[in-house]
Amino acid sequence: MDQVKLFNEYLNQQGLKNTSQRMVILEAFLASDSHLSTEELYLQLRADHPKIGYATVHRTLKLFAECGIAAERNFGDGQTRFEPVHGEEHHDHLICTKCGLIIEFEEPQIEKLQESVAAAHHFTIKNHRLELYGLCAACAADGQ
Amino acid sequence: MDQVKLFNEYLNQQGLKNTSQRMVILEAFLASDSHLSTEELYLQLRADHPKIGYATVHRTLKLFAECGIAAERNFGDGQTRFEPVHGEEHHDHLICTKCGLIIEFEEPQIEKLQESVAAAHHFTIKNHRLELYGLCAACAADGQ
DNA sequence: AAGAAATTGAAAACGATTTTCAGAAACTAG
DNA sequence: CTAGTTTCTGAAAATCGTTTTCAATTTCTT
Repeated sequence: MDQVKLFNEYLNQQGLKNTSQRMVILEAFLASDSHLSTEELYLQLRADHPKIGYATVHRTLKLFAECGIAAERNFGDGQTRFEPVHGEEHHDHLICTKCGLIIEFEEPQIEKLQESVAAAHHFTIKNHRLELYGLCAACAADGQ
Repeated sequence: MDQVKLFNEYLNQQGLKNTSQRMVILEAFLASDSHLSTEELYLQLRADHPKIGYATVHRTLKLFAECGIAAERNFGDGQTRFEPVHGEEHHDHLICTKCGLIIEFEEPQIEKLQESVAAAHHFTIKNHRLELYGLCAACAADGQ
């Protein structure tokens, strides 16, 4: 896992310490389905590591976001979600409002158009979010 | 104001009552700059209507959203914002992360591409959000 | 192995939002 | 137009997710 190395480097760089909790949380985070909330990861971890507290999970996820191995997302359900960042590629999301399914996609043409919109308004884009909400194939088929 | 009529119809339809507070809040909401949070609208109203409580403002904004004359927005600053919905046209936002400036834009080509992405994943889009975060011209010019 | 510094977990604090509740106002119906 | 029913209001309290506090513990020097 390259992410583990990255995280350890970040810890050193910042004068932070490498603790067993942080390693456990990092591994669980990388291994898990993405788009986890603090709550979800905390509950998942509790099975094997009942001693790890909610605050530690939360602080560690924030650390991941800080050092760039996680991205914070907010899909409007009132919870902040975190997903592992693997490479450089940006992606956006399709979200099923019925079953909660989240699909990631990339569409370079949309990114290009965003740049031209920004340019027209003399804006410099630092980042963006694009989320498409609706029904996935299964839910659309299923009554409604 | 057509919005006023719409709102009154909605109230009747739902067996809700038309109160003076609701009318005052609706007028202030429609007249104001858009993208107001509950807090902001509440403070603004307090000047002329010191008796109107925060809870009432909040409940009324939710009502607006319910009946379609307002849209809820969340730009990641931890506050829910509401903007008047005037017609059918959808728009997206450019947000300056330095000064908070919000610019609205429309880009039909992006919408089209979204549809094709959704189709590729057998998704039915109900709505979407696209937000471009960065620096406006003034803030970009201004040091950083 | 000892000391300085950072981390942990539990609980408390926080900020935004939502709910509660008793009194007030709005809409029936008579 | 008045009584009765229902909804609404405002203040305060409750809630929810998130963040901070603090004493005890652990990590990482040296």
